[in-house]
Amino acid sequence: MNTSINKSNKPKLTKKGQETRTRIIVAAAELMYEQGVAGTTIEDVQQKAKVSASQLYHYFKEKKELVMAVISYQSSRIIGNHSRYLTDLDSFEALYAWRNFIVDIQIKKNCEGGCPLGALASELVETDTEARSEINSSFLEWEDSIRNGLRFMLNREELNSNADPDKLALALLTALQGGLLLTQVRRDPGPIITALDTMLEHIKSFSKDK
Amino acid sequence: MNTSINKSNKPKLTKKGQETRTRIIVAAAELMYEQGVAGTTIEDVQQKAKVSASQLYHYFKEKKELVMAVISYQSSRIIGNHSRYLTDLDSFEALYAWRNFIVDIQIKKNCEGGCPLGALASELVETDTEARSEINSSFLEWEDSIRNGLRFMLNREELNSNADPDKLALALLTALQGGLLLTQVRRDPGPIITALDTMLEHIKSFSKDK
DNA sequence: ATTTTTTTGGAGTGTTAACTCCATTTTATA
DNA sequence: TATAAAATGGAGTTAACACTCCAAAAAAAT
Repeated sequence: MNTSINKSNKPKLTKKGQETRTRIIVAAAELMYEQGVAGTTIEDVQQKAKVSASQLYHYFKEKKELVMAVISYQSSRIIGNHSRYLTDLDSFEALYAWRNFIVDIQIKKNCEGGCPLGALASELVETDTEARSEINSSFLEWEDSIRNGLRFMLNREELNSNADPDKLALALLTALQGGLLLTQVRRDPGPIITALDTMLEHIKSFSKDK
Repeated sequence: MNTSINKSNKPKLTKKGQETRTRIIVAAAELMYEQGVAGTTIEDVQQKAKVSASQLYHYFKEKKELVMAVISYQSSRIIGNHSRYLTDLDSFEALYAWRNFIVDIQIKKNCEGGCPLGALASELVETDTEARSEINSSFLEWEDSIRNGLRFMLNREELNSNADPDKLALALLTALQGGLLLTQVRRDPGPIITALDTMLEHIKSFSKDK
């Protein structure tokens, strides 16, 4: 006899409330990206977002809930940015444009920070089941986006039928993650460049006209 | 006028002292692997290593120093284990034996934990310069070990002269790191298998007899 | 055997960080 | 305009954690 149809029992947010909530998430995301989740205190977030403790706990019942919001924020940012390059990949040039997008970000950031999702993944995967599950979904979505791009190339016969978009998409994503980690540790774009270029070269071996 | 020739002003350790110190490092390494560095308290380490607070601070002046010891412990463990497979790679079979070694560990561990060095890297890289530097050196050594293996194959003419051991070694290491991260997040050996196999297939394209 | 050095026990300290509480102001709704 | 709901300020609480201190036991050096 649940009279409440609403699944969530969250209080409604006013426009102002939404803005404050978003401000908190963005501040938390930046800080956690720079210092890690454990290295970011609620007080840090308060200061950066210019909110009081009661505000923060009004919108998020505990730190873990804020972390979950940060995960979904970072996920949608990444998926959004990358899908601009990955949707309807119509040529190898388009694939290389995606590569350049990734590499350029690293260079612009002096190779600091790594992948926002990868960093969260590594820190939380073994200690927070819920976080792992969310991050896993995000990676799957990301992989899917790459796979669809490759499938598009295959359908356009840029790639021959020996190319397996499932395997190649997953391999590309792993190369990307590993490349970003090494680039971050080395403070040199070399690893992400080599990782992506090697995979792209491999994909090129499935060119139709070869 | 420094009369002390010794670079380090560490007190000498007796055999018993060495054992205790090692016990602390091993306990800390396991805990930090399972729960992260920030997630591991000094008290956790004390209990696992069965030592008192004064013992721990007798051997390590602060937590950071213990972390550095853990980094070098994990590095030498990994380099040691992998070099058994990577030294004098005399065939593709040997390369696949290395692949199997990596994959089997993940399967045995139910895909939990990821890479001990990668996990430390990701957690510490942006907040601890000294740690980043150490971890970077370890990755370089690891990469070197892979490169030497590939060079050996090249010298034996298993690979043709189009193969670039520098690039391939780095690409392999990134694939390994990314593969382990995704495998850890997904709790499925798929990603590490696909990552390594795709890279190995690419390397095979440089076979002499092809 | 005696002195010095190393190792160990364990209680104690100061700080930090997550989270609470309640009053007040602002905004939505009837 | 009156009433309810949401948003905010900020001091306060509690627990955990890194680290200290001093005395005592064990081992090494002379």
